[in-house]
Amino acid sequence: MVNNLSDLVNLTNLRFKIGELSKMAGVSTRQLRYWEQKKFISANEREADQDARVFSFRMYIKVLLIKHYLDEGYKLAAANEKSKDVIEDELWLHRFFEDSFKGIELIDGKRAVNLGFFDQENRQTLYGFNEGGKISYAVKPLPEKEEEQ
DNA sequence: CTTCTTACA
DNA sequence: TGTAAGAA
Repeated sequence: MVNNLSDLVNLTNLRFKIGELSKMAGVSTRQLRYWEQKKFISANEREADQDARVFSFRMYIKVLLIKHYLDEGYKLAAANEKSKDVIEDELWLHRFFEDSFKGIELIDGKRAVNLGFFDQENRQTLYGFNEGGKISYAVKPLPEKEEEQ
């Protein structure tokens, strides 16, 4: 259970050895090694001990995706391409939100989500806020900069 | 017990 | 891909 930020941070740093990953994803260790050989997945590092492969959480996701498409009937190579498409799209979505979300501000005592510039020309910013359970939008001019020019 | 590589079915 | 073998 994730209760605080440090837990979330640790989540992103989770590392799995091949046996764990195999059980988690329902894929044989033989498959994982083969997929790695095919460059479909990659061990992020090798544990000093027995030169054991160490996989990241991202790789776990990748394996799940390939497994998913494999179960759907795709051949391994095709399943890999499919998973790449999904990840690519997911990255785009992530970048989109990261670029769009400018934080939350308090406006007139209400929390407003800063959605970035609405009108670059007139220096207006778009906000989204709660209006009786519905999403309402409003624009607000950017504060004048005193030192400008 | 786990992982690794190599080799064979 | 599964499984076996020998090593670490």
